[in-house]
Amino acid sequence: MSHCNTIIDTLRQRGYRITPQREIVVDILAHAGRHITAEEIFDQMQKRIRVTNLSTVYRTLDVLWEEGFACRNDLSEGKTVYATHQHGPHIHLVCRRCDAVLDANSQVLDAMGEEIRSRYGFDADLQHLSIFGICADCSA
Amino acid sequence: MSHCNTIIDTLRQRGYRITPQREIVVDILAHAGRHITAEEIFDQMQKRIRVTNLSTVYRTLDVLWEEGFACRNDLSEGKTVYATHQHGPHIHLVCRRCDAVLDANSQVLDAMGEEIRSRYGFDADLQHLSIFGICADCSA
DNA sequence: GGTGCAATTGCAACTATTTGCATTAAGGAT
DNA sequence: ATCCTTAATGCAAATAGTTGCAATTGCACC
Repeated sequence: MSHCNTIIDTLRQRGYRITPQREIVVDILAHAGRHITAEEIFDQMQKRIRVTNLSTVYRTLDVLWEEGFACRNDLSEGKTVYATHQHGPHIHLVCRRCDAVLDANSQVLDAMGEEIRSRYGFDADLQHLSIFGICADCSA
Repeated sequence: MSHCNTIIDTLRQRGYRITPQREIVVDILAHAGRHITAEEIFDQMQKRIRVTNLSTVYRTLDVLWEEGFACRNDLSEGKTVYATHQHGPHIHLVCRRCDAVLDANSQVLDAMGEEIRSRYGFDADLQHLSIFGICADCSA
């Protein structure tokens, strides 16, 4: 079963209604394989369904984010980007000066997630963390 | 010397021009002692200066953020909040379900910052990290 | 297969933030 | 103190994202 069927089925089990619009958004997001904006999803969506609306895209992305199927990232480029967790866990190191985005892994992340869980009972989503700072080039 | 004089002087040294508007924004932000929105800063600012503009506030906050004097946080409440680092380092644990924000400290943060610096040469700003997830109440 | 009700949609209006551009003014040189 | 350069401002228009509401439609129940 594909990743997007899993998402759709789980949403249905949780009491959400599955509309064609939602299926299309999930499909586009799950197959994007990269970070994508709401606008891009809307553009692709319009090729598949006659009448639809940007706010439906935003609302669906909200649901996916609340339910833990998508991550949203403000990479400080003026737009928010979204991805499914399929895209793989990593940290975005976003430079405040040049806006460059460096993808990183951190072995410390798991330890931090565990610490947060044990101390605060908070289930942190560390799949796509954005961390701001100054990149090597800019601090040189 | 107060914190906001330090900021102003450093900005001047770095080649920024110090306008009354900038001084006021820095002063309000440095003395807020909490997270504050651009709109709140603008409201307070209007009590001190006749003619001014919201976009000036946004532009000044951008500079302060780029130069490392302020942090910006999207707490997913529809507005972005700002603070100086004076406010003290901590993590915001933001619940995706109920939007509750829990402030936390993490001993693991320093280790992570060090790891990121040594592996990627990236100077991460971990003073005010926002981490999304599900809070203890909502996961119960 | 038909019915009912509440969730979801499309639309339009609204809020938050950014940007282009003409004007103003900071601050280094004189 | 005045001049000059160019960064910063104010304004208005644009862009990103949200929200209220009437119309539509999924889907649970018969």
